[in-house]
Amino acid sequence: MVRAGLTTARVVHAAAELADEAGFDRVTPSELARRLGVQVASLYSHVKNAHDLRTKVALLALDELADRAAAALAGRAGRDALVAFADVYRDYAREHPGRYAAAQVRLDPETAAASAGPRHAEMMRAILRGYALTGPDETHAVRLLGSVFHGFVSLEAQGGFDHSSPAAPESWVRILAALDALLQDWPTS
Amino acid sequence: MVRAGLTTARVVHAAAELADEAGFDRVTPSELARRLGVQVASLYSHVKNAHDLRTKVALLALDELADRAAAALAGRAGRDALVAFADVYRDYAREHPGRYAAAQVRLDPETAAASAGPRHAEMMRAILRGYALTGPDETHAVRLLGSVFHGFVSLEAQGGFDHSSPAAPESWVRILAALDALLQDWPTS
DNA sequence: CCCGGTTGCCTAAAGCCTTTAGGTCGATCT
DNA sequence: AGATCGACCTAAAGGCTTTAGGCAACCGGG
Repeated sequence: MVRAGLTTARVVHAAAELADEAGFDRVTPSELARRLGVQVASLYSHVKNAHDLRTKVALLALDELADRAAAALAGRAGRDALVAFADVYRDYAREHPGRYAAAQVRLDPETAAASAGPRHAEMMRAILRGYALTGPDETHAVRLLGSVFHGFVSLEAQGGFDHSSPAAPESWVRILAALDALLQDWPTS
Repeated sequence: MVRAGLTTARVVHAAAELADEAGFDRVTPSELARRLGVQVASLYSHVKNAHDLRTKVALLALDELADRAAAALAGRAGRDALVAFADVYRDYAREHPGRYAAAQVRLDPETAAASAGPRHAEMMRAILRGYALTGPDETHAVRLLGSVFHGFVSLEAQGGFDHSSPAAPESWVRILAALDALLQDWPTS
């Protein structure tokens, strides 16, 4: 019997590839075992159950996304930082649709707190330091940015912009320009 | 044998309630049959398969949402229309989380075209008539609005705003005010 | 009123998926 | 070399989806 050399990390990575190629909802123990040339039950040494498998893919995706974002932010500020950060999101979702979908699963509070989620929020706050927002306005703006990035990217992934012109990338550029303008001149209550 | 009086409409409606109570991913023929007090196979007279069932729930949700939005828009313009429309989205997602989740499933192109999806886009364009946007800028703005509404609502549903203050509703109000300001003063390229 | 057709709902069964229990054998450390 | 750990296996229970085929309740026409 030749061992396949599985580890939890390898299993999760293979699951992430499966997600990107076949869709996140096809990430199941049986499909994954088939790909790895392994019996289904063997996976249960590395993963608690099907849900745990998907959660681990989600955590992987959040980590990768945060790493990319951190790299993109280095040495940038203001509008440059905003655009670079936003492009990381969009590019990641296009390169890795399954992982991006995984990153949207609802995590239970403790798992979420231990995930890279907080890093994402922290980076958005860092971007806003390039604008003159204070107090709760900063939080509102963080939430607006999160909503726009996530909303646009997931609508685009769903094909929501496919049947109208101009093409999605142009809207993306113009929307980021509009957000930049809005952040520079944020309306006070 | 007493007949249960199933029809496709009743089956789909029960599925929508199941989605709201248990989550959209629990909308399965077996769970639904259990609720309806009916044998699983009986559902297959009204629905092609599990995927078809979920698609029909999605179409129901899109319809309901479009109906509510149309009612909210009647007699309103400008900022009033923007806020009313946005609140319809948010309220619907909070009242009917399962249906709202259903409305996010990717539909194949022909189903999407026959759905209430185009009505939604049309209504957003109508809102923008209260602002001075022309040509492609109107499309960009439609996409921005769609992204913000969908993004905020789904992040909120995911619990993304639970562990920071101020509370989500306050951000919602401020974000809508910011969008209104942005639309009044949309940056030209 | 009853009789035939339609169809709503059933039982049965095949085939897949998830999960657990328990065993074997390869790798590693002493 | 022997003991131990753990990676992977086989076996089996139980749930889900889907199809095939049957009965009986409703509906319109005689």
